[in-house]
Amino acid sequence: MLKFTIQKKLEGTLARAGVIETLNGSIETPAFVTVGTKAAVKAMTAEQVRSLNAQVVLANTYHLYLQPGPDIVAQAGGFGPFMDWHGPTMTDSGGFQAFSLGAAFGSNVSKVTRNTDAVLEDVSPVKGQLAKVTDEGVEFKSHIDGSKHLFTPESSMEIQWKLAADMIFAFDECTSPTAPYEYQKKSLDRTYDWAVRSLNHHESLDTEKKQSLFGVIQGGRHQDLREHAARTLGALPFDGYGIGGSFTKDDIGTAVGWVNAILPEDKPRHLLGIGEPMDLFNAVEAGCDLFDCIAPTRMGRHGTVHTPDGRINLKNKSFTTDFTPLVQGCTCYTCTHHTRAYIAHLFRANESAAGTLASIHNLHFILRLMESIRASLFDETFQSYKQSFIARYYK
RNA sequence: GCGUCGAUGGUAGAGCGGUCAAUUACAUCAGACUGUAAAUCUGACGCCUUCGGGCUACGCAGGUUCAAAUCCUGCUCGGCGCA
Repeated sequence: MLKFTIQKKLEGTLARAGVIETLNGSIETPAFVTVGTKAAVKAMTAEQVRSLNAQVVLANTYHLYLQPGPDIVAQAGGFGPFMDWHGPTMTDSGGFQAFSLGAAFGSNVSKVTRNTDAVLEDVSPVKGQLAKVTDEGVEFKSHIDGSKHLFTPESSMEIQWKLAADMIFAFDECTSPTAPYEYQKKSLDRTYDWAVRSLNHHESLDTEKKQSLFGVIQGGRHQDLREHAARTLGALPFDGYGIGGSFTKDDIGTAVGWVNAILPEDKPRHLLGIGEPMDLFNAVEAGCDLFDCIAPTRMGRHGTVHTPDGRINLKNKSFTTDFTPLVQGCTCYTCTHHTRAYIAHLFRANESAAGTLASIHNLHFILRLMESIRASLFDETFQSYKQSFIARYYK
């Protein structure tokens, strides 16, 4: 069971800074949660993650269930000890895979859309998709071997109990931004039903209240649905809340604000799967405490790194002879040891160290950004910090 | 020297009379990526274009044909075999 203390609120906004205490250590919020889906932060060792002062790692129920299986992880004492991460941990419920392996499968639909008109009337299953949602749960066809598996709120709780993270999520359906309103509404009722089932089942497993359970707010881009979800789930005895689902790129802060204005103030709020600098600023301002995102590590592996002046793609020709660090003055391992030219060479030569070095830098960048944002809440320079950062990064 | 096989775009390597500026892979040049199906995916990749098309190309030179990267002849270069 976690303990959440709010230490500072920023007047005129929903933003707050605080501390979450878990059995495995505390998290100073707002905080970025490092993603280690399969009990591994891709391309990185746990020691490297630790050296970046990451505070908390999140793994995934669906992936660890398929491989190596929850019982093996349980034998190791949970996914944290299994991967040699001894700080606070979280697991996602598998609800996102209802989207990524379902409606989004084989398409280029992102849960964050720039197209406000992106609505498909047809929600019939996409050909070849690996997830099918019913009221009972989600039927998955393993992306590894094609075998079939039914995930329910109950089974998700059982698996997450075995994975033994400090904080876990209720089983939910992450809807697509292209789903019509009627579908989102229906899905929201289902997610509520699953939240109650998750809560009840988890209570029966975790009799000593070791794990904290977060409910997940859905509702897509619709204010009425978001607010309805915040009211109904907010009334349930969750230990915290995840805010998931689909957003419009320009409006994430607004949508999150609708929800956080209603959710109980004394419980932590985790914005699921969001991690671009602009979005982090806006969501902190709108009252979020935790963020997890694959972007730093995935983009790193794909050759893109953060700089204060925006992203750069190290695969571009211009970097092959650039013997400066990724970011002048950056204190990360990558920047204090290597040049752009070297890392560009590693990418071209297909050396896996390229992804490692870029991931280290990107994670460092985002983790330090969150620390700076937190500090700016305490000294009340948040607004000016936000403005100057964004002006430079997105110029 | 004789015989034989081969010579295709940055590279490898398809094509073997028209639908070929030429499959594919790699390389190259860009782009995308937000609770990880992702060390992935997408686009461009002869020259010019008023985007309709035009021009030059499959070792070189001729030839056959309405039509040749594809067939024939000679040459040049290379692999292999025999002397």
